[in-house]
Amino acid sequence: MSYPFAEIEKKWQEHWDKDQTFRTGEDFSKPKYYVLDMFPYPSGAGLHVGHPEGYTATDIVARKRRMQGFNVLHPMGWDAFGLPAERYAMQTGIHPAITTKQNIDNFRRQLKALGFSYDWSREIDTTSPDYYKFTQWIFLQFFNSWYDTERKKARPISELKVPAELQGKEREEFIAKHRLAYIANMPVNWCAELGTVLANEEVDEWVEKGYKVERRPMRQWMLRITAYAERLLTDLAELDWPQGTIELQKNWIGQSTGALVHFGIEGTHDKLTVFTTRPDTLYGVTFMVLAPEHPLVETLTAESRKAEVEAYRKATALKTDLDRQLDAAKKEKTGVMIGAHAIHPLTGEKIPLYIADYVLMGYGTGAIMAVPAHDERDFAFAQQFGIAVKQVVKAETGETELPFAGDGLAVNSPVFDGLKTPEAKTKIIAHLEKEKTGERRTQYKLRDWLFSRQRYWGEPVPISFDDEGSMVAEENLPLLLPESQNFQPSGTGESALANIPEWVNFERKGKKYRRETNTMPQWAGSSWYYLRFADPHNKERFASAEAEKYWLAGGVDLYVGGGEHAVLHLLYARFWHKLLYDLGYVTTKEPFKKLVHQGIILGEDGSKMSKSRGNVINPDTVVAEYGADTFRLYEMFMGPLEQMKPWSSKSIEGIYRFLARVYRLYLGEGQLNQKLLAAPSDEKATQKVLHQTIKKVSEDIETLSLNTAISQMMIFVNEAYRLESIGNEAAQTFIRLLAPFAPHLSEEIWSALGMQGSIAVASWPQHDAKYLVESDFEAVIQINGKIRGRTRLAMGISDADFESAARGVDTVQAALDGKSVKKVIVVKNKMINFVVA
RNA sequence: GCCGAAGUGGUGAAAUGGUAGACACGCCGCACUCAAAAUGCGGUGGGGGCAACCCCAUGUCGGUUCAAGUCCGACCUUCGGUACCA
Repeated sequence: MSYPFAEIEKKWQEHWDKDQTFRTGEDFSKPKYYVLDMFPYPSGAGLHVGHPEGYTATDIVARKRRMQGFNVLHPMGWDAFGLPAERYAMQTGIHPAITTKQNIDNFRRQLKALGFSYDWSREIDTTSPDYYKFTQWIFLQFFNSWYDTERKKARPISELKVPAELQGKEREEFIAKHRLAYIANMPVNWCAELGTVLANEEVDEWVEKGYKVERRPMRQWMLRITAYAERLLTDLAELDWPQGTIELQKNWIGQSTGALVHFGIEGTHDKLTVFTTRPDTLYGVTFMVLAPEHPLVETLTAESRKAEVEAYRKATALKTDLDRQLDAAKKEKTGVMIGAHAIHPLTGEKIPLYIADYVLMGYGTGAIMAVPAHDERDFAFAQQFGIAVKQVVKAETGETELPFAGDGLAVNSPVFDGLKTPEAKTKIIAHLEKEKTGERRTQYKLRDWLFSRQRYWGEPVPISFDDEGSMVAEENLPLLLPESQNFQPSGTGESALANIPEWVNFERKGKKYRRETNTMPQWAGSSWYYLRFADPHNKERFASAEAEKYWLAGGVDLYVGGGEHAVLHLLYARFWHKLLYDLGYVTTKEPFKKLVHQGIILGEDGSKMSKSRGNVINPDTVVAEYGADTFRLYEMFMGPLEQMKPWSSKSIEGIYRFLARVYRLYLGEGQLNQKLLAAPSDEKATQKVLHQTIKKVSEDIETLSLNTAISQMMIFVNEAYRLESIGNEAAQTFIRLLAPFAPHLSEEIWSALGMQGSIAVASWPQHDAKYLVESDFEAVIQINGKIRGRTRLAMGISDADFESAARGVDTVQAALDGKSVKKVIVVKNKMINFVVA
């Protein structure tokens, strides 16, 4: 049963290494193909069987492209900054750089053992100063840019028009407010035990582990991704991405159109501005709600309500996101009246103001006009607080049950009565615009990106502050992460870097400065790594202009990685790319042309692999038992790449048997099987199955239908066993088809066949349609759509001859007997259907 | 709730609107063997029939069509994402 895979695989891996078989070509006149995997975080647990799934698929494509004569860029690297290494350091005192290096070495060893055709000379590591130099450099591009909403692009901050009356500190603040990287006091998820702020997406994970997370406003670096909301949305149209991922990004960006409406406030000159998608319900407003954090709450709250309002605001601040979600699920609304009134812009009516935590400060203007008749949430609130409900839209058909949030006809809305909802919206907006009490507005759910972390193990933010608090960008990059033995956060909300005064404080040209102690989030390094691969050793630039232009032409040709990155990583990378595009550093609008997500591989029990379930499959064990080629082939044979699928140790045996069968077919008992290579026992049959296989495998690799490509190769091998002799030509052609899938075994057979050079650079076979032409076919005869007979007929038979031949078949004759044929449908060279009464 | 993906043999799965279940796993049988394993060859959706054949079958119910796993409508189930976004 065995074939000597261990020996073969070791031999060829060493050969490829020594020979630099997969070194990327530098000839920019050749057609290029850039095929990229999402680079991994090198965790201490080592490679998971899920990693090689996508990696094998891209490797197959990369290998085929090389054989087709493309200049292929197929690199690998490490997304190596991250919290686990830092936490480990806090527990053990071992520097994260040390564990990270160990983990990388282990990952690299495991990947090499799988025979991937990466150009290891281009390996990158986000924690290397040579790399994060440019992560910091790109951060400074954000810092030194502003977004010109008229030209719809980022421009250098030096081109920002600053009002002449602003001088000194005021001028500086004006500029700071326009930077695409800016500091803001933001409510963040503070975890006292970890001594750090968590990203929204991290909160649940830590709460589950029993950590306490509360919201607390802190000084944070932000990236103004919201400036790009519209472009991030519209440019999705040109991407060859899974529809689901595009939808996810659309929802995340969350565009909605409506209007801003300005309400006056009784007894003041203040304005309360709200955003609404339903300006047509303006006459139905019976109260208004501000987010508890809304700045106007301070000034508007009546003396008599102050205590209650203050208590409510405090209670809200202590609520975690989880609490809020639970409230939302219960549909219970809380809130308090603030004792002030707005003035309705159309009717002049007095409208009571409330604060309630169902209104979020982070969306729209942080305040809403409440229309209980036509909004579920407002309705629930009105019910609880005994507020009037005023219907202003009725359903076009049937009864209108309140709350009614659908489109209909306007009622109780003086001059707008009878208008359909879309028209009512337009008319009311036009009216508001004329009266200067409102305007059309497009709003996005997307928030600015909270970009600072209170961690040691991350890229330092290259900004310093002088005594007056003025910001200075570090010119001398990289700004190195200082050595440290103390990885505990300062506990004050600053990172462990704050514990290193000799790094934090410095003097330059006689002036004293203090460095920023926040570091960047893990997303930073992964937001541009695909660019670095184009020119990974460039010391001057993130990549040379020529290399970027060549390798990124049209974007990365194929990008494969987990669906869990459908939103954040892929949105952040698109955002960074667009900034670089605006500033002229990259030549395409979008970084990733075609994207595919590999499905999750489940444990044998059909549940997610996890240590606690004990259903984890370790790639090292599988490779030791069956070899890398079997591992690769099995993961591709399991099912469609994008699909979630369970591991099966039975099925992998089947794949192993297939490869052993290939080995024996060619190499018999250790030496070349001369019988196989002898003149074909059936020339026609050999050519037919061979060219079918060339066609199917070639096409299936293009669509990443790798499971069916393998099926076809199995069919070929079964046929070769049956034929016994297929001749040298067919034998070596088939091995070239197998090579991208099972590269080690293919190299071994290739060299045994006496072929020169690595099969990795052999030419990809072309199928010849003439061998696929059949002289006859099995005709299917249906009566009323049911099969009633079959017969073999010559290809190209006329419809009339087809019909008479069909009528001649016994079973058909019997079935047609005594029935009148009303219609005959012939599908050429395939089937015939008699429609009978 | 909303958005997305998917429901096909005992199992993983194939199938430009035109022969449902390719290819594998498992199982059964045969050959080789003293025997077993390995290997090779054959069979294998369910039901009926000695047989030729017949009936049923792609989550459910309808529809379009000469013809539906595939297209359309409603529903059920599972998985993933998201959620007081005004």
